[in-house]
Amino acid sequence: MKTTQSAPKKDVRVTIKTVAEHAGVSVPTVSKVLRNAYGVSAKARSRVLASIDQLQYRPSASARGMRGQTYTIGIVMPDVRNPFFPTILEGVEAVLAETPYVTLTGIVGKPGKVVSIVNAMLDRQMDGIIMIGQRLPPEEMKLVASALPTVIVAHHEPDALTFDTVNNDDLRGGQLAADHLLQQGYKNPVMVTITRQDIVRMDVDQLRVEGYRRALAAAGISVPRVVASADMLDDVTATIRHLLEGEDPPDALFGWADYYALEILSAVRALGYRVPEDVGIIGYDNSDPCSYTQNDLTSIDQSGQEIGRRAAQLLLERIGGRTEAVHVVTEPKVVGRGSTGRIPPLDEAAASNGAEFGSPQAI
Amino acid sequence: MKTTQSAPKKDVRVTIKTVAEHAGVSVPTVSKVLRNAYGVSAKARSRVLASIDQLQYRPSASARGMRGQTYTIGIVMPDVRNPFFPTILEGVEAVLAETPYVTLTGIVGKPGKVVSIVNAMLDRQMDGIIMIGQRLPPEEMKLVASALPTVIVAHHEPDALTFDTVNNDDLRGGQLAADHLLQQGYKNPVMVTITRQDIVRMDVDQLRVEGYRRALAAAGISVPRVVASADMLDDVTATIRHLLEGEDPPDALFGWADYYALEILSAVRALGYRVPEDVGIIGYDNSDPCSYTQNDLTSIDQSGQEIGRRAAQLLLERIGGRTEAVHVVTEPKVVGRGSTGRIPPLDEAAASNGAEFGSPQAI
DNA sequence: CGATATCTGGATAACGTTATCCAAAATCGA
DNA sequence: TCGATTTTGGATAACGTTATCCAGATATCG
Repeated sequence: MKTTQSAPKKDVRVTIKTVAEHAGVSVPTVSKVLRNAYGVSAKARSRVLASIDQLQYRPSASARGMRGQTYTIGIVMPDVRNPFFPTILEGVEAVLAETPYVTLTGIVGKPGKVVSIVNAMLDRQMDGIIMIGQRLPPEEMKLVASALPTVIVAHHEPDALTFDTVNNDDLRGGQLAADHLLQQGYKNPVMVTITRQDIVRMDVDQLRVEGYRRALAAAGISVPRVVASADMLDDVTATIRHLLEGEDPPDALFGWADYYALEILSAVRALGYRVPEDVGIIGYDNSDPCSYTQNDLTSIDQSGQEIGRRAAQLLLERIGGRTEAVHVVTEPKVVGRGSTGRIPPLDEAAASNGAEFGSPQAI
Repeated sequence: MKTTQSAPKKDVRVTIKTVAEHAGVSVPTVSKVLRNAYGVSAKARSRVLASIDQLQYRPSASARGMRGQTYTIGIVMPDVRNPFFPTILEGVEAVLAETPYVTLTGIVGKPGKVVSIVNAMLDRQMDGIIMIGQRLPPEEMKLVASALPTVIVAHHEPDALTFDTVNNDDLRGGQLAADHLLQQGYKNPVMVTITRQDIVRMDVDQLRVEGYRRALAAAGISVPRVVASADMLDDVTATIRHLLEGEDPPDALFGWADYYALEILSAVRALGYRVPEDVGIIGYDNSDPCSYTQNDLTSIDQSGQEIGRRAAQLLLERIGGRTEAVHVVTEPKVVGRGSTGRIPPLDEAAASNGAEFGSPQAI
């Protein structure tokens, strides 16, 4: 046994070296065990594992990062206020739970911070990135995706070669929303979407607008109306007031996302209009608050869980070596609730669970 | 000028060495500039900074982690659904924006994952941790706090020596809620709090309960009622149904937190009761959704922004070397809205902004 | 049974940064 | 002007891990 003089170990930090000495093997051998690498006998492996367990050893991600992987996946989230995002995260975690990977989330408060967050993730040698509803300018994006495996959620770019995307079929979702409103008897809907400084043509909101427009045009409404507003309650309220008290007031409103539709709902009620009798409202995402009685919001479901799972799977595949791009699109569906019900089904059992509608019409 | 033979640089990666060569100085000198360390002339410094800028150099956090700091602060968040947390994060970011520190958030989905997230942060050599509404078992906590600077938000432990805490005065907040309900004419309130497997005596929910109990007892209500329920809509609804359809139904409900009170609101309305006429509802946190017309929820404000700022400041101080513990407590206040208004002030200007009430009574 | 292939374990050299020194240069004080 | 002090810049040695070898041991095959 190779017992060194046992110098006065000044620090108690357990490193791979401590483990190696304890197990009576070399440092590289322990490393191989840690990485499930080839070249260790079952006997040696179990001895090492025992030592690791006994010494409570945990490898340093910093040191690992200098040569190999950090087993860290970065998630970039635009904000924490959108109630749809948690569901995506759940899906991601469900897949990653079985793996040695850990996720750390960068929360983009102010727009423009995306770059610095992504850079921070690069600096920290993360093994991959999942970006939710965010995209960098094309040049930066290319740089990032070439630097590490990247999956983007909620941004359509089916021709992208260097990264994967996972999306709901937002064009179709927009159509479903429009068709549902018409089907419920509304004649004069307006879609309310978000104003953004960094409009990217293929972002989800744009596609929902496009789907909405096509469906209404197909139904004979020549000039489908769409307005934009910042996503703060005050701005939304001002916009809605302008619409409802202006000329040709709409009888239905389509909010581009749930958290947004909830603000619309607030504004409509604040102005004294009844939902759904005076104004019908439909959102997008079918997030948790939709089913609260006070909201009772019809919405387009896009299964965040599945989107999250697919994103995580794709990222693992990329980390595993895949280089061809994969672009996943999931199917949306309408979940009807009181906000488009004309007669509010407050006392029906269906109220809290929502009722599914079939797809009214293909493109 | 010390120009090496310029070997076929096989990789384009810009390291501290590249910068040093480019600026014509040694590697340690560049390092000093990066850390604002003593021992570099203004001239050398500016030359190095120019090179950094020109080469677009970014230091590797992994390499840094092996010797010095990683300039990374870990935030541990219980979940992303509570609308109060984003406000805390805003406060934290506001302080950290001026510094070289980056925050990465670990989102604890399932309870019990806290340990693995904190471990992941330790493994990644983070410089400090802010834990929100979470705490490890005392032994683990001691270990973590001795390993790196730690600040805990939303957990009271004024005697803790190894970490700082930032809290609202939840005892007082509980009293304010109770007093407000009485003041509005409600006679028979019930507090609805959350069931937890890991009840810690000094956690915020417990203190709110205690404050609520004391205030009611002081007002002559001998046995203040408190019930607990899991924080899922279905469970809350069942609990509320049980209360309102049972013996001695309450005329007011105090939800331990806003996101919870919103579920209570949903349940109460689903059962056909009017708010605030039949049942008054008050929450805690004064988060964004409170001001939505459909919620119009009275709540106890605890200024998440300030809590976040203080937490970040304390952590920076600890990273800077402070070792004595500091425990900050902020003052709560009532923000009255329609849900406890008896007459819902839907058309008043006060509806969306809420009206502040003075502190009804000291302890 | 000898030659060859496979398996196992370790020696060695990075990875990119910072901490700790130390020597030379510049500044200061009398 | 000369020694004493301060400032500056760099040489050197880590930090904890993994990748790339290579040699010895073991298994396989004709």
